[in-house]
Amino acid sequence: MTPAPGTDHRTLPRRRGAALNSAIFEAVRAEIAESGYAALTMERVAERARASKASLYRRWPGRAALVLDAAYDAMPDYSSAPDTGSLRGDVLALMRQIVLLLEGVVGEAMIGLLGESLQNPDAAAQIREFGRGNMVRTMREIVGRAVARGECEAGLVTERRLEAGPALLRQRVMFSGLPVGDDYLQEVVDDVVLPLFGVRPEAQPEG
Amino acid sequence: MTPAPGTDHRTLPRRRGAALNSAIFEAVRAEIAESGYAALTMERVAERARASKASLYRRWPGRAALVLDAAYDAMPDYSSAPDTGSLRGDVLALMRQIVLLLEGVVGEAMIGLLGESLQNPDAAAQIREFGRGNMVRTMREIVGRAVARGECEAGLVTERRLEAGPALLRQRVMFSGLPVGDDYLQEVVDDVVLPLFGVRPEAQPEG
DNA sequence: CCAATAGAGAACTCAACGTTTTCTAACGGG
DNA sequence: CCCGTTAGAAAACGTTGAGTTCTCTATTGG
Repeated sequence: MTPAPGTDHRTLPRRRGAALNSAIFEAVRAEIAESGYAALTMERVAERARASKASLYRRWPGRAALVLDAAYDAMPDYSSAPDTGSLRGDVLALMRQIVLLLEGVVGEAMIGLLGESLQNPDAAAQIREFGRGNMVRTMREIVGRAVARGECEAGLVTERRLEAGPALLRQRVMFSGLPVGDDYLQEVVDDVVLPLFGVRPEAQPEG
Repeated sequence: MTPAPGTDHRTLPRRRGAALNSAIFEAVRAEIAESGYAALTMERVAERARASKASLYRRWPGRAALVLDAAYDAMPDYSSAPDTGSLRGDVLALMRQIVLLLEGVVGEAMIGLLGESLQNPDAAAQIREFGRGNMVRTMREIVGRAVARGECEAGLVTERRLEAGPALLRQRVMFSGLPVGDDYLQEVVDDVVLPLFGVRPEAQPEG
């Protein structure tokens, strides 16, 4: 049973460190995209990444930690909030970014992880911070600029109002599962976000 | 190995039909309350309900269907929307109801089920309808009465505005996991819901 | 009172978990 | 450039829970 030359895995090139890590993350995301978080198994990930289960478990204590890292690895850089010159344009731009994220593998991973980690407060806290902090933080920045421009009054800016847009969006993508078209985003902005900050939608240019 | 008289299960009283059903639902909810949805196993449910796995599988195809039914079984009757005489009072009352539901076993079951059923559109649709329809429907009724009373203009009532309050609440309970005190509910109502419907909070009596 | 129904419990197969072992490629210090 | 150390691949293993099937019997409707 000597393997044919070149097919014995022990003679094949072997990845390590960051290269192996990336291959594993890629495999995790491919599995989630293909079959969803619930159907993801460590064995399939290992096989897909041509890695061994032992390597996975040396790096992560289990499925949840692995998927969380794989999701973080796929997160775009949020450092720059949109700056289109109008509150309407900025909010629309931000929402488009958020939707892209939530509708993909990252959103699917978040729901799955959350359901599995509710019992573990530390893990749940990590997952929460994952997407939430960024959204509201960016909203604050955007609205802050609108206040500076004189587009809206500082007195109208409260935590709940900053959260309203992102909350509607998350609910739409994660709970209702309905498609989020640009017309939907405009409804959220024009019916909810702008009125809450005292901005008349029709006075604003198309975002 | 003849069992002592009275301990042979085959001679014990045996439940059927609705009685057994209730015992199983109770066991499911107790397991979720104790260890969460993720840790729930059919074997533990069977043991806790003093039922057999075969009985479980005769009634439900799997964990998800069982838990969904157990959650429905725990749903209060939503037929009557609150009617306190003011929009503010009605919205606060509704939100208090919703929070009680989401913070308990039902909320935990919903997140777990959702995460596990994303890949199955039919199942996901069932879960969505579970809590969502009711909330917005009740909001519509409440706001409709406010319009009839002349408290707010009919033109301000849109789908997105009706969803905003429930969305914030759901986000708070399910994603942030932070406690929802009455002060939080009042912020949601006074900062977001009432302004969206053109009602001045300070003109309203305490709900 | 009897036949049909449905439940309890146990045994079973299968899949995935998480661990351990063996062998060896890749890397780094001298 | 060699050699010891580190870390990866594959395979095998014990364990747990899923879902099924079997036997025996309590319950029930006729």
